[in-house]
Amino acid sequence: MSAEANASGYSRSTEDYLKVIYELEGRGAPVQTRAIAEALEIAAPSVSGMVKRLSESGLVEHVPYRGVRLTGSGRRAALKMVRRHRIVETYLTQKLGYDWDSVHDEAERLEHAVSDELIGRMAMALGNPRYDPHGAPIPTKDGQIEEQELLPLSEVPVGSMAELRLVSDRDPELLRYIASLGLKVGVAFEVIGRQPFKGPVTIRLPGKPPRDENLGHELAAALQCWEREGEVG
Amino acid sequence: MSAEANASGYSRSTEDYLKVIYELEGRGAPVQTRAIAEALEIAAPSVSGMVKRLSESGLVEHVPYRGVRLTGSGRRAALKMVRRHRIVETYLTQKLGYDWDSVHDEAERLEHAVSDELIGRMAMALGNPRYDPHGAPIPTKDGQIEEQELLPLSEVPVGSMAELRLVSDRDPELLRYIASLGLKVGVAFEVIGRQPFKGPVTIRLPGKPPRDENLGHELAAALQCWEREGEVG
DNA sequence: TCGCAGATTTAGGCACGCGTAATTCCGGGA
DNA sequence: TCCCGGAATTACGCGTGCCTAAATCTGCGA
Ligand SMILES: [Mn+2]
Ligand SMILES: [Mn+2]
Ligand SMILES: [Mn+2]
Ligand SMILES: [Mn+2]
Repeated sequence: MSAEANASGYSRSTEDYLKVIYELEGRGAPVQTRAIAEALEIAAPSVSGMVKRLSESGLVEHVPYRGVRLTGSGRRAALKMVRRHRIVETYLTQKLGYDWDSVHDEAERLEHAVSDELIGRMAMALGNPRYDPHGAPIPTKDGQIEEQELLPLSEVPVGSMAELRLVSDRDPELLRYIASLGLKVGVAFEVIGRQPFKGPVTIRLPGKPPRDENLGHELAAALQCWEREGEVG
Repeated sequence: MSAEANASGYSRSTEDYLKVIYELEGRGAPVQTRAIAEALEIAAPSVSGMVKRLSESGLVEHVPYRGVRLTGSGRRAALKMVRRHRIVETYLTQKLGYDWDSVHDEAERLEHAVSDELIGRMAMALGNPRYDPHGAPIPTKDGQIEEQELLPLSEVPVGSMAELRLVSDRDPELLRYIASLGLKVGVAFEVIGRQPFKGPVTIRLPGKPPRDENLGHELAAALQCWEREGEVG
């Protein structure tokens, strides 16, 4: 048989922990045990145990009762996983006809099995894409990742034009729903209203005739947009 | 995160054991512990332990000190893995430019991560191929597999035409070497000589002018061929 | 400043897969 | 039939990663 367990040398669990910690770290704040536990759907004491191993491996720095932060090598490994995940999602969508709501689960498994070689070939076949199907930036081979300045649709000022740039890939139903509205990454629309107290946001989608849609606050908050101030079509 | 560990529901180890047992079973003879241990590069007592678990799961039947045989569900699961492995190898070769000597290791990992859905899409994109890049038949979705009647080149009678049909995918160096000779699955040639006492086999490859090559006995034994009796070109 | 709620860790346990060392079994030759 | 070498199993141990229950810590509000 041969072939290593896991192209990267780390276990699947380790890889998933690093990725989740990276995503929860955001702007460098220490990540709480409980947040990791929730994201991975694992009991908190299991996380404590794993965190100890990760910190003994030098992948995270752990301040007891405070939280963890990725070390340099932890961050590198995490970015590698993020790249794998996003390239796989892009490949499945572009080359194998997957819809954007069904690639995440597949990628969650494949990211641990693909080699650098395969990721390189997929990226090549795709023309080295910069974003995955949900708009998330794909880290380069050497770990550079673009920082995006985005605004949740729920905070885009009424009256301005916005363009959908990024949606979480975690909720297939949400993805299916917004796709059914004709919304996908890159689509521009006008924000024509927003009700107070977490009320719905109304947007006007391009088309003949233009179509208005009301989006609940929670949904609107999940849609990260570029705002194009003043540019009302 | 979500997403099962392993699309099939069995662990990676379990899947590899089943596949190896299937391959060692050949014509239904019980498979010895030692053979499994060697194929998986694992110590024999580890195999004893795993065999016990496999037999408790109803995947193999174990007669102590004698060997194991796959049960119905064990065979079904094994054939599923064989299908996955071979479709992945074919896909990597056809769609991502891999050489036939480098797909095996990649497939050995990916086979555990791909879903039925993905295998279906890969097979579709390939036009439901019947053989993998090494000539091995690909089981159908419902577990049918073609039985081939092949003869090792070392046993093909001198003077007859033969066509290379199947090579083991385990030895990349062997694969590279025979490819360098211009041999690949489907190539026909004439067997023009064979020395006794495990001596070399001489074949005449088509071309202008035809080219003769001497293949060591061990190599010739690894090349499974169709014999086309009497048809000397 | 105290105490409580919630977060975290510790304690103890389990299944999985692997290993080495020791023991047992099995089949064939004398 | 006995013995012996090789095959297989048993005994024991380890790291990983998960769990629940019990202790412990931390920060905040009264
Ligand atoms: Mn994803
Ligand atoms: Mn994953
Ligand atoms: Mn193979
Ligand atoms: Mn495998």
